[in-house]
Amino acid sequence: MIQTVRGVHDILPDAIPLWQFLEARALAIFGQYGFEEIRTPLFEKTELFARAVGATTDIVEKEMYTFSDRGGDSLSLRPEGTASVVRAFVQQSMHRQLPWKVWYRGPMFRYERPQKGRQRQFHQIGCELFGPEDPLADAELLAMVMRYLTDIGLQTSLVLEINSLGCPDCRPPYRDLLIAFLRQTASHLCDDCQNRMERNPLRVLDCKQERCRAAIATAPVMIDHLCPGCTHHFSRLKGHLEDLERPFRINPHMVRGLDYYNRTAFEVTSVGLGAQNAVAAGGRYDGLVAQMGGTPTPAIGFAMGMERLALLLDQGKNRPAPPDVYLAPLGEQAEQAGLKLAETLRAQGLAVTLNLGGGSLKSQMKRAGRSQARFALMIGEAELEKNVVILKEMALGQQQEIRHSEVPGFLVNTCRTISVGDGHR
RNA sequence: GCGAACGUAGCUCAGUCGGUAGAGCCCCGGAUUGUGAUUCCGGUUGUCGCGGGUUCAAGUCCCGUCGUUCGCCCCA
Repeated sequence: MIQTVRGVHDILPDAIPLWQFLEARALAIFGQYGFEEIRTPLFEKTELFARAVGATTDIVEKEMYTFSDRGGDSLSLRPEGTASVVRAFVQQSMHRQLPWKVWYRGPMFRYERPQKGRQRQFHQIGCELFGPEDPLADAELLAMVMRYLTDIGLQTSLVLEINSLGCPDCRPPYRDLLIAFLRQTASHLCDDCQNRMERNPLRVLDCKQERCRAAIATAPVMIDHLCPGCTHHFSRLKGHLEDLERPFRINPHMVRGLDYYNRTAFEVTSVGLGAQNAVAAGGRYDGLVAQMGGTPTPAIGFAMGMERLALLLDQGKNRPAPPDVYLAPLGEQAEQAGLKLAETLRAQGLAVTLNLGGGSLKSQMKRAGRSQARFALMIGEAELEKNVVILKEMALGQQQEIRHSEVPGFLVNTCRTISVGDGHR
C-alpha cells in the first residue's frame, strides 16, 4: 500500500468544515481591516528564500524541499509565506499603491521531525502590511490577530507577547554587549548555547534549559538598549495596546527565527499544544523589501498555524450537512425517473441524495435514515404507474402520496431554509 | 540530526509464562409481501506495519526498517 510521506497528511471530509470555518472567518475579519487575499506560487527560486529568510537560518540550511527543474534552476517549496509576498510586492511595483494589505492561506513545507502541531506539509494563514512605519499599524495588526483568534473561539488560554528587536542602528552594539556578557558566563550555559553564543547570541536568551535561564537572568536585553527611534516606536505600540485594552506581556527574551525581523516582534501562544505552543507569530521587517531589491518600504506581518488552531478547536467529528431529501427508487424505471426528479429538485436549490447502488427498500431506507435527511422519497413500480411518489418525513415517521408534479413545489415550500455551508457552528 | 514509547479487523482496543487470533463499534443479511434510526437473531471482517533472526513453535523474545506519538533542536 502506498501511503502519504512522513509528516504529510490528508485532511479528510470530517475535518473540512472546521478548516472552511477558519478560512471564512479570516476572509471576513481581515476584510474588515482592508486586507485582500493574494495567492502566490507554492514554489519559487531557492535564492528567494535564501535571501529573504536568511541563508544561515535552520529553515534554509536544513529544512527546505529543494530540487532542480529540467532547466537546471534550483527551486524550493515555500517554507513560509512572507518571502513570496515580498517578491510579488517588488515584482509588481506595489510601492506605488501604498499601503498594500494582503493575506494568504495555504500549505508550507519544511523538512522537520513531525510532532504534535508540527508537520512537513502544514498550513498557514498570514497577513502582510506594506507602507506604514507608524506603530499605529503594528497596533492595528495585533488587534486584528487577537480579534480573529477571539472570534474563532480561542479567547481563553491565549497569551500575547511582544518585544522589540531593535534596528540596524541599535542591534549590533547590543549584540556585542550580549556576546561579551555570554562569554563571561559561558561555563554556566548548556552545550547548545555555547555553540549558539557566537552564531546567534540572541537565541541563547530563549533557551528553555533551566541552567541557561538562570545564567541569563541578568543578561542585558534588547529593549534596554534600543536607540531613541526604536524606544519611541515600542513605547507608542505599548500605549496603543493599553488603550485598546488588549492584554499583552513584554517578553524581552523573545527572538525570531527568521533574519528579516526588526523592531516589533510578537507571538501568540496557547497552553494545550505541548512544545509547539505558538499559534501565531510575526513582526516588523522594515528592511526586507529594500534588501530584495525593491524601493525601501517598511512592512509588518504575521502567520498563524492552521493545524495548531484546528487542534485547539477540534470538538470531535463534524457532521456533514444533511440532505433535504433522500431519494429511494426501486427498479430500473424508477431509478430513471428518480435521477430526473433529483435534478429537478436540485435546480430548485434543494440538497438531494439519490440512492446509488440499488438495494432493497429496507436497505435504502436504512441509508436514508443514516443520511439524516429530513424526507425520504420513495418511488416504486406502483407509484410510477399512478404517477405519484411516497414522501416520508423521517423524524415523524409519517408518509403520504404526492403527485409527481407537485413534489418540487411542496418540498421547496417546506425546506425553504438554505444551507450556507457553515457546518462548524 | 538526537532521545524515548508505541504499531493486532475500517475504528477503539484486549491478547497472561512463547503453544490453533478476540471484544465492542461500524458494516451486511434476516425477523411472512415494498419502509430507516430502537429491539432480537445471524454473518464478514486480519500480510498481528514490513524484513530478517532465535525456537519444535513468535502477535508475544532479539535485530533492522518504515510509520505514528512525545520530547530535544527548531518553529506557525
